[in-house]
Amino acid sequence: MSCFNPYRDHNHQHCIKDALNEARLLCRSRNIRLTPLRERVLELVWQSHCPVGAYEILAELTQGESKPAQPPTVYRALDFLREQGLVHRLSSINAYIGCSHPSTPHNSCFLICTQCRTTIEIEHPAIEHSLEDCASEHGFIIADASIELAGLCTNCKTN
Amino acid sequence: MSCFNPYRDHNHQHCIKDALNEARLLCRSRNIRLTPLRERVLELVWQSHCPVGAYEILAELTQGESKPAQPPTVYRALDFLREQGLVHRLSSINAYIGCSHPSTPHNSCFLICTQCRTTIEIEHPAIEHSLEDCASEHGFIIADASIELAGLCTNCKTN
DNA sequence: GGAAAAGCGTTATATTATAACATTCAACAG
DNA sequence: CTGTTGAATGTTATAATATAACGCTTTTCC
Repeated sequence: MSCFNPYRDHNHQHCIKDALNEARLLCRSRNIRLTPLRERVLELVWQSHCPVGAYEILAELTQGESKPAQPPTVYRALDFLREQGLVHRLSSINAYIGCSHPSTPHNSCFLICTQCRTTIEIEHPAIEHSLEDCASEHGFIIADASIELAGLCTNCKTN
Repeated sequence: MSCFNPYRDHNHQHCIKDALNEARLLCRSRNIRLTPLRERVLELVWQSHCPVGAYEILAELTQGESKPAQPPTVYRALDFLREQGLVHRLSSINAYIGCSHPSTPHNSCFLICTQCRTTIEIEHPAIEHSLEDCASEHGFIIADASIELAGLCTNCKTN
């Protein structure tokens, strides 16, 4: 999944297609409903490797419709997708991004470029390890980790 | 600073006093102004080891005043305190907490108890290390890290 | 003492998110 | 195949968080 390194030139249509396919399989296997609306929102989230805001999604949903969609429409779809691990919320920027490996649970680390906004999701054992160590040293049980690194991606730092 | 482990019984007045003292020294040494308002906001942030929302601070600021304070008053003070490293923003819960070691720059990790809300700030070399490794593997330059772990603290997990 | 900058007050508004209730749709039992 | 039930969505309103913009006051510093 997440066919290519998003920093490199790639056919993003593949990413979208793969993400949607995996989502369909996953929901089918879990016996839950990936409705057209939810699928559409997931597709919009996957339009790029940049995080999108809920209201951006809302605007795109509304495109060409007679009646504008309302916030709960988007937030409910996002809630569903997040519960299923198909989408992550980046709390440091109030935005959402498609999960690049939704079938396995994980505490990912996000590298968010402040210039081009491209964001990659990384599972790095050493990070998970050090976080676990840190928590257990303090008798703390991690339920949910938010690890977001803002900075310059490899392309932007040289340009 | 941060006199005691906040999980343990402690005289929190010491924490507040120490935090304010260190802030005064630090601002004096940097030749910047810790005005009464800013100091008051810092004091309110330090009322406990739990993060506080901007509007909670606003409400407390307003206590006993004839005219209520307005949001920019609080946000400006918080912006100042954050720039000086005296306060951190926890983006996962939209709240603010006093920094427990403001004189050295750092990428801290926060352990946020979802039950009692007690939050501790940790500098853990292994975490910083693993994050740096992860970033450099991807040619990424970290400018700002947000590492927030939600879960159960050592007291709450047994109660 | 006076100019410039920093700090703060004030009003208005932007942005993000949720509550609550009505309606429609899908699943499934009988 | 139909009635019932719960899930999904539509709709209206509002909550919660944060910032823009402008003007007055205070501090700094020449």
